[in-house]
Amino acid sequence: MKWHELGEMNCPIARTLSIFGDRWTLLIIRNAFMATRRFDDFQKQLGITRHLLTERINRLVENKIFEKVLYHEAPKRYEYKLTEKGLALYPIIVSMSVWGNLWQNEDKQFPELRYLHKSCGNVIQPTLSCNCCSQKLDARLMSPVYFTENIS
Amino acid sequence: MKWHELGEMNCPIARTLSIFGDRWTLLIIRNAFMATRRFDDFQKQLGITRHLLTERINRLVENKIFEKVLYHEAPKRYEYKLTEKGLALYPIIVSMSVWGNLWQNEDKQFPELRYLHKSCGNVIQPTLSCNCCSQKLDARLMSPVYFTENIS
DNA sequence: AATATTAAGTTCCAAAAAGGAACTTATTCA
DNA sequence: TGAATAAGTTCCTTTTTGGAACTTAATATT
Repeated sequence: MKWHELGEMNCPIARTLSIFGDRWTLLIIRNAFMATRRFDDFQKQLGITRHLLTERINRLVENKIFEKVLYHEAPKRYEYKLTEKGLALYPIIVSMSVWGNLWQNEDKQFPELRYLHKSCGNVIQPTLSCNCCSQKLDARLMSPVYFTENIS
Repeated sequence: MKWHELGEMNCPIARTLSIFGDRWTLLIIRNAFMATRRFDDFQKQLGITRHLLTERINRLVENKIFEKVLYHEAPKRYEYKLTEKGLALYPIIVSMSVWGNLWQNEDKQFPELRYLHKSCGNVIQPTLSCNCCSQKLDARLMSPVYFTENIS
């Protein structure tokens, strides 16, 4: 399988990785969730090379994850805002955060990242749950099934 | 920031990406969740080149995401099983799946992936929720805060 | 009025990573 | 005896990434 074919696979995980399966893209998104909007700010915060950042941002705009918004005429300057599609990446970012926090900090050498949930006021553990019975999801109790609308 | 430094950052998302921020690693994990265990099976299913697969599997073993289990003596043959740490990646995999299913299928050209939850018997939407109040999490209502145990 | 700074890229070249195909090694199967 | 299997390894080419300097059109500073 060649890399550019990933985006055309039936598997939705493969299609997601066709955009985010690289070193930088999810870190750019992470910073966008922390309110970063502009080219130079992304560049300084991440330390990514400028032409890679250009390429990545363009890809995110093409994929409608970033919206390019003009904020200054002459010279034209744009900022990059997460679209609804981009905001929908939040569970991926948070799941990575929760995992890294729990499993990539064996010697407790890093500060722990906690999440305060403003709606209920508590420090919580973001959890992937069933929207029907609210139980925490367990791989062994899940059956992924492809569903095709037009079965002839 | 250089790539190998990612694993040493305070940010748990960066530490997670230091393992999974590439083309193949999460696809290998996906297949492991679908019960693939052996080198040649991963290779055939994914179409990854053999030496990249070698390198990726070794990294997953080093990081204790895969456990290397001898299943045949002379010649020694091993299979690779997800550890508890590896199984804990399920929310990341599922979040990517849910997102790709919803947002990377604009023309409905791909089959929809649905999840049957065996515990409650329903086709469900895996959702990132608060473990305290069970509400679906929204980025705007979350405050990430670093917590350091020993504040002098 | 001349100079420096800012913002968002672009260009060029070197270094690292990935891709492709064939080869290896020790069995076991037909 | 010859072919197949499983799990890699080797060699070489192509692609991607990294690093630093350059560009352009304002705007701010001395």
